[in-house]
Amino acid sequence: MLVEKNSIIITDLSSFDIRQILDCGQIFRYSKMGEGLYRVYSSDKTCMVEQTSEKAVITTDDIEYFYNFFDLDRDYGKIKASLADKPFMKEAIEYGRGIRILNQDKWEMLISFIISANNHIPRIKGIIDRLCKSLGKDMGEYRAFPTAQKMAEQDENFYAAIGAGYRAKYLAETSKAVAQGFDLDEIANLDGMSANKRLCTLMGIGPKVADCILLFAYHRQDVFPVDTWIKKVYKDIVGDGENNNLAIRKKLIATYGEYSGYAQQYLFFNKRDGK
DNA sequence: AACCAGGTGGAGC
DNA sequence: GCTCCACATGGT
Repeated sequence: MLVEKNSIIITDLSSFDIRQILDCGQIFRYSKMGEGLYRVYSSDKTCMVEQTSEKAVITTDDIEYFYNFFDLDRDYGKIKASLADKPFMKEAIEYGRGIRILNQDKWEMLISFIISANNHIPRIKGIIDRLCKSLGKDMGEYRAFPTAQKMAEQDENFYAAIGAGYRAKYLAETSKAVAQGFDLDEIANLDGMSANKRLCTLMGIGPKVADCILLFAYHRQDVFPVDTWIKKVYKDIVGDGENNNLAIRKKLIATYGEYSGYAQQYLFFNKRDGK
């Protein structure tokens, strides 16, 4: 890996595939500009990523931010080796070998995953895009993700108008709570259970959405977001009649251990993108 | 054209 | 503490 003033060049591609990283359901703000060429947005920042069979090049004004964003200090080889002998993992890791779990903005993940509930990924992207276009700071070539203060100024009707459906109320309420002082940074100091519970006090956030936020913004690894896709996987792997999400979560964490968060992402991608 | 989606809130027990 | 159901919308 080579870090320059305005670019990062990655030559070991054994755990870096930009298509997989972006399409594995953890991020909603990016666009494909060409073959192996993507523009990515996070908070009020942006970068370009171009990947060929030989290298991936990240180009941006904020190297420090995107170095951390793409989780470039972490040894994914070690994680994959540790998970390899667990049920269903060999196939899933092989399919999603280039996945990395991004370090995303807390507020952006909070709002994005409220929108994600009972919703299709293509439509989630559309709602978030309209949200940024209407409330995000004008950065010239693009719009930033709107701040909590800006979002708190809008009422439920506004969010309904951009297509949020019945989640409109959740967005209005939770934006107000955060703008009025609900501390997202403090969550990082709590243990897993407490952090999940704390997030669940916000309207529109339940156990699954909380797990997604903890995984994608706080990089908590001892979580296991259970959605419809993971339930399908669970049926394939275990096949007992279990239908309770929290019970499934508990069993899956017991199975996959300290790297549950990564395991979940490989399994999700393999199920949803693979077949 | 139905079905379904990275589920949650709320009512009722 | 559980289970059951309504919920807005539009992509496939």
